Amino acid sequence: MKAEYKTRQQELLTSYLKQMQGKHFTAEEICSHFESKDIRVSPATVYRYLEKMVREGDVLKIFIDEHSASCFEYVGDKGCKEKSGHFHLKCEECGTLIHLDSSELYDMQNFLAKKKGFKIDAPRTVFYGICEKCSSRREGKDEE
Amino acid sequence: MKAEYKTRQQELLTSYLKQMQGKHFTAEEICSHFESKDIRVSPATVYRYLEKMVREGDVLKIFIDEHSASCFEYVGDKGCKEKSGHFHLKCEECGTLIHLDSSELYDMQNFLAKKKGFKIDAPRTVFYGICEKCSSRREGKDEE
DNA sequence: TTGCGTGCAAAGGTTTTGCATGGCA
DNA sequence: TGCCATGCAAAACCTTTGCACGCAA
Repeated sequence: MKAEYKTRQQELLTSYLKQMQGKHFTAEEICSHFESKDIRVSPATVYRYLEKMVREGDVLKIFIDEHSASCFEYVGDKGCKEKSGHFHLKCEECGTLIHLDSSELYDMQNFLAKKKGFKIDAPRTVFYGICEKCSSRREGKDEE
Repeated sequence: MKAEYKTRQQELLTSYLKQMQGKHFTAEEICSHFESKDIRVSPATVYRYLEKMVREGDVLKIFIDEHSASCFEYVGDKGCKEKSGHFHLKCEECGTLIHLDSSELYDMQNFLAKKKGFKIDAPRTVFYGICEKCSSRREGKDEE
């Protein structure tokens, strides 16, 4: 539909995305992935490509914090796109990024939409907090 | 209680924070504020001071996105601290940062805590989306 | 004098941009 | 030939850090 022709880099990047479906990755991780296979793909190219994909809605960009590189996620495949409304939970302790199906938060989204007139961009939104594992680990020790 | 003695810079910064209660500000805004009064306070000092305040829980640090400097918010005063559990809504169109009292989202927090074991750090969490004003402005035009 | 907060400047890391090159139509 | 993607390198931005100075006890 959109792209009839693809350059070598775009093919490489696209196949990488597909194989990373449902996972998170950074721009730098893409570069090293190819570097380890002796293929040079410059950061500029990666960022330019990702920017385009984000614009077209095939890739989500997730901003973590000011010390980490942004995470990306491929949601371009059919069936995957409907699922792309999920939220992310980020554990501030262990750093894990957890998927959260947004259907479970419909009430909240409706509340914000109806009462506050605010339409949430779910995948952009990251909930910070402490995950279950780290919680229980903390309870084991004394809290500080 | 904690600090008996304060340096000139710390007094300046503290009084700035108090007068900015309930508002958001960046480190750079603090610097320019003083610069406009011909008082030099270096970014390093501001960041070091804010970092301390964040550590002590008197200031919230809010990560906006990768293109904006972090926002800070003073919540150190009594009565203010209990309110500090609020969330933030960030409009991706006009950039406004909106306060949202967390009591309205207790259900969601409980849901996440009980079903997912995830304890949200509310003030760290920013909901991205489109605010009411920008929504209606959009509906006026055709959407694109 | 000692200790600590400060300013300055440089470094750090991610992301963007300018420019010249090269491939494909 | 002409267009567009690419690589390289430099820039941009926010934030942190090293170092030397100066003020207060």
